[in-house]
Amino acid sequence: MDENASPASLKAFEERLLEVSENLPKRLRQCADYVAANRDRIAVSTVAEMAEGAGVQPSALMRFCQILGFSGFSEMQRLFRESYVGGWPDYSTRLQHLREKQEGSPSALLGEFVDAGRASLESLLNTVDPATLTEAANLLSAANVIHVVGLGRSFSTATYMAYIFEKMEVPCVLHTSLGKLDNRHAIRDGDVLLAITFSPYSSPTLDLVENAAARNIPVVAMTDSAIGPLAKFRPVTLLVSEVDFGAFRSPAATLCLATALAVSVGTTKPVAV
Amino acid sequence: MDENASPASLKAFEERLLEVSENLPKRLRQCADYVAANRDRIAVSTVAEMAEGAGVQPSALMRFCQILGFSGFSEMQRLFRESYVGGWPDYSTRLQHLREKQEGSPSALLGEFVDAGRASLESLLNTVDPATLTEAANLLSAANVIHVVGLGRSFSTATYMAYIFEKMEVPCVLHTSLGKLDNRHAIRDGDVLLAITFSPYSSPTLDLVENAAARNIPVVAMTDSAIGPLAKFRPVTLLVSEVDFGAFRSPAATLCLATALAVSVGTTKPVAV
DNA sequence: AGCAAAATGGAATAGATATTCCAATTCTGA
DNA sequence: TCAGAATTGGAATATCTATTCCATTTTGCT
Repeated sequence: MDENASPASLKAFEERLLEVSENLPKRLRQCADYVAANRDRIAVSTVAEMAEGAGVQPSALMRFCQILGFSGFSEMQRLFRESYVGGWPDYSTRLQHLREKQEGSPSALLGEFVDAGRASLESLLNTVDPATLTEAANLLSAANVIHVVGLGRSFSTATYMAYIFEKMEVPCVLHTSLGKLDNRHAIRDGDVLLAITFSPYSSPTLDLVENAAARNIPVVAMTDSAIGPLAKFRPVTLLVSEVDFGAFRSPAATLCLATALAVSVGTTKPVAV
Repeated sequence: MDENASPASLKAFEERLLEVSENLPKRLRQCADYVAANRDRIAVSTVAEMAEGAGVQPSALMRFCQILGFSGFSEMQRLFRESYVGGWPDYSTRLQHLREKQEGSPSALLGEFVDAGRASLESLLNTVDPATLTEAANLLSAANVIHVVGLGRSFSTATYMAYIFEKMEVPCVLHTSLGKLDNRHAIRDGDVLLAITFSPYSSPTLDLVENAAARNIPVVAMTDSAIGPLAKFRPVTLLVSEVDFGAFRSPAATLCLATALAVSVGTTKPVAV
């Protein structure tokens, strides 16, 4: 391909982007990343908007366009405007499009899960009581060490929370049941147990909660039923109900709650003494 | 509806257009007809272009916009541009404000993450190309064994996919880097590597992909940029973009895509021979 | 460390584009 | 047909956007 010609098609643009993005200085890399992740906005944005999105000066974005081979932003934009097939009327029609593809096709499934996810997120605001959430956050903030346990379906949530806690420098232990070692004695006075479990509830999780409760270790629970097997230990309970599609659920709402809780704890956590 | 207010949604625009188009003089009728038939061009055209298309003077089109209730063409265009990219322009600044104002009560934070999640899910319908998704599903379905790798932030997604695969009896190995053992030789001809990585990309994941690519093992990637460090291996790429809060995101969209993909593979997997 | 080259930020400028205004034209109704 | 109102065309202007330029900072090299 001619190094100096401006890309004449989206495909050419794509290639040039890849080719160019090998080694770029910092700001130009930001441009490349942002542009790559927001190709669909190029057609409808101004340089200033794109530049702000990428976190650079408009002039940097201009230079970037020139590196790609365009005379400037306008020329690049023209490419996208011309190949803009118009189109996305709104969310529900887009979804419908996806669903209309033959039943069971991957994209039809994606449509279903997206829809289920959005519904779950919406109901999350109803099922989670703000006061309880605050209570949970405070309890966890006050803990010496937060012990996170979640197995099976809930393991991914547990690992995500552990990830955020660690990144935010909140002391945290993830109980994984690796090698069936359960480390229950790592939970000390002053610590708090955060248990995540959904039907079917995994017994190692329940055991750990039972043990902790017996020792008066406070427990925060993320679960799907107020009358589940955890209920008798009277934990601070955050209820999540995922709308399921077929036999499977995407844990969108659970992770959203988990993230909000973890970030809350991380931002209110007093600096270690 | 207020006769003088500018339509705030595509739906309102639609209604106003219908309502207004009852009796219009010649030139304005041309505007109405052309606009109605080319709604999708509004976002990416100039007044001059639209006017030429409708066969009228720019000023006529301006008048038409004003009759619809907009202050001018720009305001009408803004409606279309915004509804095209989805309504989350400066979400990250919103979060920043929230943080600065110490208004970060846990439930306020939850609200923000729910919003972000819903927006991310919606944009997922744009960033994931149905054909590519199908290709990925087929590739994975045909694999002898699916090797899943995702570390750091992506680990939770990886574990969730591994969970679903196992439940659906799809042969799968989760690469955890536990003990820094990387088990790359467990990946054999006929297998497929599913790599999940988001900025900042973790190097063990990249290493594994590089190694696999060198051995012509097909790679499916879930990532956030078409020009990320994975790009040079030319994997089948599924793009997901989530808005972040500082370094954190609620991975709602990622998990939704992961679930859809895993379930697709699970349901189309040919019975083992 | 010290120099040269590369990269960057930001303000100044050039260029497009939207918008307004008013004179010219076309309708409407007696 | 004619007066008056509505409509229209097009040029003038205001506003917004892209682009350039250069002083300053950063990077890479010896």
